[in-house]
Amino acid sequence: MSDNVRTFTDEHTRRRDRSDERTDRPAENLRCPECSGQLATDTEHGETVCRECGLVVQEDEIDHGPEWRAFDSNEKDRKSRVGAPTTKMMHDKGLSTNIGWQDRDAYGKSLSSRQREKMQRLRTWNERFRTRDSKERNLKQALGEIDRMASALGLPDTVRETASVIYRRALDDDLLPGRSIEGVATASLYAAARQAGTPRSLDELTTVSRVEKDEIARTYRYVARELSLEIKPADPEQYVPRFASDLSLSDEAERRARQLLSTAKAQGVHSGKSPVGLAAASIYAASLLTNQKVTQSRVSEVANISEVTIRNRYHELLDADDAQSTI
DNA sequence: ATGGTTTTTACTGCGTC
DNA sequence: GACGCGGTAAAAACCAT
Repeated sequence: MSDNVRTFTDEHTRRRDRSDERTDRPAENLRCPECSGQLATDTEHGETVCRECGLVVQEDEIDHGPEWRAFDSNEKDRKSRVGAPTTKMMHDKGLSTNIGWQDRDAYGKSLSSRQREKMQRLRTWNERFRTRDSKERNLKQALGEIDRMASALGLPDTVRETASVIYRRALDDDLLPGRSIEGVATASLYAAARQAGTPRSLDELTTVSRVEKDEIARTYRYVARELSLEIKPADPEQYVPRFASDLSLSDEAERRARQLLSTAKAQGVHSGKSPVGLAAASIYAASLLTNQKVTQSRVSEVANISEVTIRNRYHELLDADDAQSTI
């Protein structure tokens, strides 16, 4: 605060040579404390100076203006470096031209048939250029698929972005030949979801993908190895929030489920067991412990795990919990 | 391909509402 | 009697070798 408003009372009495040509802008309603001359803001140096006596009234302001100058709007367009944000979710990062499908001009009036023909030709060529080579077309299709699957699984945009990046890398490293676009796209999404800590099981991926589970798993292993993606084995706790909300359980139950899982982990009961199964069992156990009982069959539905597995796991979880508390 | 482990399927018995 | 649950045996799936 005080740094920034060292103005009138401060000791600093730096003055500037008045003949010094500056890019001054008159500062509204401000007068020099010494000579009452008009003050001006120098956006280049970030100073406020008096036009009469050259007293530097304030310095180190933040310059909010662009660092270039433009003399007409044409030049402004050329020099300006801002524009629409880019996104990796579109194959051309959202930078290409799109020609609207409606045969209307900028005022909304419909075009003459001659104009319509012309626009149609433009559209055709624009489309051809946009998806020029096979890689671009490949990418376009894959990203569309990723987008579709991600929304079907309710995955956030960040995951889609990650999946897109992974797919791009796979494409750049020539991992595609011999593998289907669909398969690699699905594998990328699977990897991205796990990386983001919001994993979806292979079964869930299978329901929205056009490829078989085996292929997804195979492709995923291959891609993960080739790109050396660092993905830890899925943590059961990551499934807990989703299951809990699907069953509309309280936060209390969710916490309890987490706690059960962590004590189980501490005792090493979990190794080798399927993470989804453990998560499902912890949810079921927590629902009992917090008097919000849900049936095993309901849990097995939302978790896609057999009731038998839930039974087996939740006994182990409770045993582990007992052992922990009696120590 | 193989063997060991985990999960699933199918079925049965028990208690409760 | 339908439902939820526990348990079992055998089949299937999975994983590392």
